Amino acid sequence: MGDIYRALADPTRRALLDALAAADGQTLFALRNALLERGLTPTRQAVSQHLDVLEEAGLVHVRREGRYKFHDLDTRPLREIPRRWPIP
Amino acid sequence: MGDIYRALADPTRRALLDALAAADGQTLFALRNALLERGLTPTRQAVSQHLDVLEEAGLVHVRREGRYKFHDLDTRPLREIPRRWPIP
DNA sequence: TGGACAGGCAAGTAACGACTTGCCTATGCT
DNA sequence: AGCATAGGCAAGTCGTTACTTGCCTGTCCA
Repeated sequence: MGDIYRALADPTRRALLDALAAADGQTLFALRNALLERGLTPTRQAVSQHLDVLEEAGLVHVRREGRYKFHDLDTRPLREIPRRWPIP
Repeated sequence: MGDIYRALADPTRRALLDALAAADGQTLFALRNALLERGLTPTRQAVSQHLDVLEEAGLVHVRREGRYKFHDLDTRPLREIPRRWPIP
């Protein structure tokens, strides 16, 4: 499994997590549009590669249906953070 | 203020936070030794530069006493993470 | 007062990461 | 069947970042 810290390091990936937190189960194109509305201008491939990183980190899960690929947020890997450095 | 996500992205910096979570108020040399015991082999300057990044992110605070510089952990900036992406 | 110890500064290198570009595959609709 | 849509693959570019190297400053103590 990948590295959640590296996954969180990029602002575009954080915006993707934000978009998924607002609406789960979005496709690649829908997510790209969500980023465009937030002022970011990534290409489709850029979004795709970012989603790969998020998936490897276990923060996003993918389910395929026909020609669509839906993305779901999973924040559970983030539990490691407050467990590792307890927050008062 | 800097970026906590970028600060967390590097494994050496995370090891520094681990070392400070285990024992607060360590000097640069003490922290370097702590990393050496964890199998990392950073130079003094590398450690110094990592501490700068952590300080800019607000995760580490510094107090100077004579020729020593003590480093203290502050995990409060990490609160943003579970607030931004709620963890079930 | 001089030397050992703690740390600082700055320039250079090397590798990694984000992003693009071009082309390809697969599914659904008319 | 044919075209548009959703997505995939792979190589290449460019900027950032981690790390080194060399030298310098400041503090403490014998």
